Amino acid sequence: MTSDVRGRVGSSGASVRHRVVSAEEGPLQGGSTEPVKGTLYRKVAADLREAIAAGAYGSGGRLPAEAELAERYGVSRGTIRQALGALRADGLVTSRRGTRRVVLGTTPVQSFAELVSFTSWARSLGEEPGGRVERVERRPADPRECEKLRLDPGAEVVLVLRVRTLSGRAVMVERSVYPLWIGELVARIPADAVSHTELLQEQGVVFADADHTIDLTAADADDARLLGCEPGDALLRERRRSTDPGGTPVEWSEDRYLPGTVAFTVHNSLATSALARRHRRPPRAEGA
Amino acid sequence: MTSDVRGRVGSSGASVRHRVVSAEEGPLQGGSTEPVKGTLYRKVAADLREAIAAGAYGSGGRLPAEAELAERYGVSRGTIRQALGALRADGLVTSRRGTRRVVLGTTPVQSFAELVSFTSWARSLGEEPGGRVERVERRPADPRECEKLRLDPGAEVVLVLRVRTLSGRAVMVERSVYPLWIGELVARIPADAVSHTELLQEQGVVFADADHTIDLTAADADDARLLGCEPGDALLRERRRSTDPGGTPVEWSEDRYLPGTVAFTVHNSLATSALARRHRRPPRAEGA
DNA sequence: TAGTGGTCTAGACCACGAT
DNA sequence: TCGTGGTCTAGACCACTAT
Repeated sequence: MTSDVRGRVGSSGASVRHRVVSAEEGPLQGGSTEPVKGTLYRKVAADLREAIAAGAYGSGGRLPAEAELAERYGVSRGTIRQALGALRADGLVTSRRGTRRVVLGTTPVQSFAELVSFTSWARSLGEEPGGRVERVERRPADPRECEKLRLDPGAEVVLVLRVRTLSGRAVMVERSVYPLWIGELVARIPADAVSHTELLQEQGVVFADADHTIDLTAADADDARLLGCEPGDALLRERRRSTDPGGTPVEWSEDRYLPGTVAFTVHNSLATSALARRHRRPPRAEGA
Repeated sequence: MTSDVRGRVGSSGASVRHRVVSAEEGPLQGGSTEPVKGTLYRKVAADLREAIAAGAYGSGGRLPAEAELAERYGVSRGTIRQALGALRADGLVTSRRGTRRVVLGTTPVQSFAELVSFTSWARSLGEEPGGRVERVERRPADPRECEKLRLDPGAEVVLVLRVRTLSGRAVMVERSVYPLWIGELVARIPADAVSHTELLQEQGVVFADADHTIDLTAADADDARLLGCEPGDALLRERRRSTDPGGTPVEWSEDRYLPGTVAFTVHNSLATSALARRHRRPPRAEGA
């Protein structure tokens, strides 16, 4: 019961996709795409992802046992488990005691960068990203900004308001607030630069974690003018706080999308639940 | 069932919250709340979560080194790393080589159940969940439903349309589609039952993984009538496909929320990126 | 009962950050 | 340089699923 592999891909067979990536072999890696960075388990994970995407196990099919994978790749079971853990977090496979892992879907997963940076997201779609800075302000942070950026009351921030375009079409208005030490870098960025995030990263600012809140809001005068809709129209809103690897907040942004241009997708499971549904108290205002 | 953890945390101080949970000590566990299920690393994780929520390390503060935690709890470093991995996935702490972990936030994390079940979510908020079944249909699945539920073309499904209320206020319209084997269970549920999900779980249906897509849509006639808004008004939409531990789809649901009643939050990081932003092609209709 | 993934241990070495 | 987390190994035992 070794080689089962249900959807055999090509005559070469699925087993070919499984390479031994031992240290002696050097930077070898499997597949026709980019070499994968350093660690063993990442290489294994990349190879498995590729095999799954190629349909080697079918949708709903079962993966080989951990022990078998360990032998195939010539690594320990622990390393295989690390690789499979990554696939599970991406929602590609299930896992439960007693049974082999099952392929859940073949959806390619976006990188973290594609989430934090509009530009790299657009590029990954083959769209031409664009942006126009509408306003830059330096001013004292309001209380919410202080909390989000973990600043002392009265500290100053830099606010940047931009329209973002996809192949020329305005789809989003972005209001980003930066702490001063980042804001000063941002202020030096040319007005016609496409990606602020990428330029910041070139200057050593690392985005490592982000919290996103997604809901709906009404367009204000700026939004309406920049997106070509009416004030009061509903927009899909994403508010995002990003931090660097040390946990220091580097950006607090509110992005408002024209309806129909974007959707957010999340995978979660019993083991990993990073998504939450948040209640918002009814306005419960006066008598209206 | 229970759940969580938050609540008061005595004045006993942080060091006390770290308990040795060695095997000899039996089912002991730390904290003033519910005992945590079986495994060691879950107990350790629960204890650390509690300590963080109590502010034992402050927001932005640093956790003890892995080696020290291992000694305190009397477990191996691997087990500590498993526990810390869970906290990292929840967005509670960062981690990077060379430095101790940093506390990112103290936001309590929702369980998976609170995401898949409106009822258990509402209860966790202290709100009174309610629902009224508006329509139940058994009919052939359309192509999209076949794909989502992984059914053969022409297979039948059960559709349930319900209004969901929070303390009496209608906030959401839910359209759930079930494969027949589940739908038959659903059809036997009394019309006034509050939670379909919980009843299904009592009958052995396990929800283990879910994919969520969040965007914006316009209210149709049903929505408008049930939510008390106008047709065409914007609603926050969540579409969700849930699967059981074997990877078999058990539910495909579309939930439409009145604006201002709910927001979705997600945490992701360089290591774990379960959130994605999805493009929707412009209608690119006729000549407009 | 046999096979599978889940948990846990004990140790090793390395890459990185702070000092 | 030293402490820290990241990776990897080799083995053990257990809980669960399928047969």
